[in-house]
Amino acid sequence: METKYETVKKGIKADIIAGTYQTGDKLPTESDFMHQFGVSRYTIRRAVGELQNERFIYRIQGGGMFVDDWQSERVVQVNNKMIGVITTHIADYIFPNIINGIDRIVSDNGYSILISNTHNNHQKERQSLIRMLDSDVEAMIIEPTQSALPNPNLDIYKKIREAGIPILCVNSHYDDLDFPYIETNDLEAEQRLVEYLFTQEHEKVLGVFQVDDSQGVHRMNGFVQSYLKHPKISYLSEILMYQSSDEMAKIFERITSIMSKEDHPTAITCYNDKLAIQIIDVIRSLDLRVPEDVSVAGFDDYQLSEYIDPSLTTMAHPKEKMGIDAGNAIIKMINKENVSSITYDPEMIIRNSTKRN
Amino acid sequence: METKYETVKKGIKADIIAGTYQTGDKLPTESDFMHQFGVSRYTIRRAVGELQNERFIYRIQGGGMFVDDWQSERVVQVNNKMIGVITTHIADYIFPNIINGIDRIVSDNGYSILISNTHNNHQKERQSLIRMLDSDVEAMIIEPTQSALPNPNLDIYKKIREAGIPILCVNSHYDDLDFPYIETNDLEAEQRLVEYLFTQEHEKVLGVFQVDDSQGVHRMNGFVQSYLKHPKISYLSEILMYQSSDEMAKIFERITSIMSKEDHPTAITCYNDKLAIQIIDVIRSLDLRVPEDVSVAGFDDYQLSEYIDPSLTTMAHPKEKMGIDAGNAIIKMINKENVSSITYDPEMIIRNSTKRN
DNA sequence: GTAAAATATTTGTCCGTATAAATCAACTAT
DNA sequence: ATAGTTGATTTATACGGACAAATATTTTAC
Repeated sequence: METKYETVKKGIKADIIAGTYQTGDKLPTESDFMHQFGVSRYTIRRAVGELQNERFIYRIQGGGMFVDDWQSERVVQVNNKMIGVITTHIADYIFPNIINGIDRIVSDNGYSILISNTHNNHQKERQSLIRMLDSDVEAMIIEPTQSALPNPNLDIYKKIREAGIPILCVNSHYDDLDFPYIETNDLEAEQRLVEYLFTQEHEKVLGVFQVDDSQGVHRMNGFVQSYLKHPKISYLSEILMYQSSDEMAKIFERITSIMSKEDHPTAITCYNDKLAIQIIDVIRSLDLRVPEDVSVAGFDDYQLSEYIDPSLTTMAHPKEKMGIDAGNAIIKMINKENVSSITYDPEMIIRNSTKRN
Repeated sequence: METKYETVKKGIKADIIAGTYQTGDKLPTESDFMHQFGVSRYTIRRAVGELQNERFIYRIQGGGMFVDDWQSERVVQVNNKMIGVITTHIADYIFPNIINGIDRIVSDNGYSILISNTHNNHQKERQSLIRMLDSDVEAMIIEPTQSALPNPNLDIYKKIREAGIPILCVNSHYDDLDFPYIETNDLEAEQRLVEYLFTQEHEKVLGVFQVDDSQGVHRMNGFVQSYLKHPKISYLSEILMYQSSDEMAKIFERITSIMSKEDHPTAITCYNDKLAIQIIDVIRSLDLRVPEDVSVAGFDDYQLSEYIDPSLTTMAHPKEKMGIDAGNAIIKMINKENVSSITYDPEMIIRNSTKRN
């Protein structure tokens, strides 16, 4: 059996929704309702009190009860279709292009992007994840933070999964979480790049890699494996690792000392194009010419890399295409369709920074 | 005077927050509270009823009243604090740095960034604004779209203002809306840059400007006014305007034809560094040297501009600082504090691309 | 000792009444 | 005509009491 105040509440609510009482209309007084429903004042007050909490009516002491603007309120609740995007560094380099690609797709599907930045820090990743959960996003696209290390936020990821919020990883993926991902085959690509340098008769190659994300680690592993395939020269390889938190000036000092030696490497393969451009500047300050004395290769095909002098040899990262694919995939995931992971094989773009003749 | 039920409510709430009653603890019964506060059962029930609505306690008929998990619930309610950021092109150039600066500040204040992209198109700006309104953002930071043209979305801006949502403009501002803004003094900066070129004994300077945003228009106006101050050589000036929708290849063709003439300009001042880097490449393809034959100046001090060869002369755009200032300003605006607009005077950075000797 | 039954406790629903505070409408004095 | 006053209307707060329904505790029966 239904309670009396519930009956009264339903009755009044139905009249509001049906339009009997229109938005802004004055409702009957409490004593009117008392007679109409044949209940005490307490019961009426309890019913209208709850209707007030639900924003169907508002009351003015001495003035009366009025129908609230309940329809527009409803719209607000429905229309917050958001997709969370968590990056390591929003501003860095190729990620703006990826975001741009994501935005093109999801905004066409009526979604907005809620963005957050981890600065490659697990603690900040945790905050970002919690905030996204609280903001009620419908799905998330995540660039893993320090994906080379074990992740301490598995509990949050578990909660997200339990909440039924689909997650897609881009640029990298977490080994202990089976989210679909979109990334490039960095290991194999770096191998091809180093093999190409070998064909250019470079034997002593310096590899410089940022190793706190898995892309950097994969690229470094590719570098190592290329040398392992040529055991006769593998002792000539040289590797320089750094973390994103390191001061770049110190990295450049170490490069300076390596390149100042009599038998310095004849080629450098860099973590990415941005680093390559900076390293070319360092090399020139040592009165060495690029590519005549030292070849330099980058990675990612940064947008200005073909215009600078010398134009950069690099591996083409899909960037915006990756964003578009990620956008399409996340829309599919929201619609409960199956998606499979994508791995791009970057195309090698040979330009002037590795010419040798 | 405070009502009795409010006193009771406050008293119980304070004990919960202070930890006198811990999460999960059983609270005293209604009759206990009646004696404790010396009020009727109605008053107690009204107080605990509201505490239940606020998720501080839950009640079990016949069982008793218990302290709810109010701490975690609180986080949920508070934490959908969002600030909307509307840009023309998310990925372009300096805007990622600005977003990064904004993010640093607002995320420290517990806000997330809801981002949207207008592609410099008024129709898309309209969609973005409506979506931000529906998503219930607390404030907006907006990079004006086609700020050189009259804005057709004034009705939406009016609605936003009526909703009490503060708006801050960055990079530019709308003349017919009196929102506070943070921008650079592009006109004066371009003037200083051109004046510097004049002191380097350039008389025939080509200016290349993207004119569908007001920054480009201001820079062009600065270029024009510099020449107006030197009427004797003003006939030597040459201007090339383009829109962001134009194909760059055609722009470069026009530059090629201008620079292929016998008496071509001896200096080019470009809309921004990115364009400058591309134009340097075009010039070199004409067998002209930079800076020996042609000086080239950029604008914005893009992060790689000091590393390329020749390093670029440019005007230093505050970028990330602009984002940080914008973040601080919008937090102030949310707190109803007054903020005043900021105009930066970019510092001229003279590098090798304009050396002449 | 355990299960069922009886009893007590505690919250939920509902009524009637009283007073306070705010609003509204009619009246009055200027 | 208008400003101020008065009284009626209406919602807000508050008390006390009664019974229902769910839960907790004690007693009883085996």
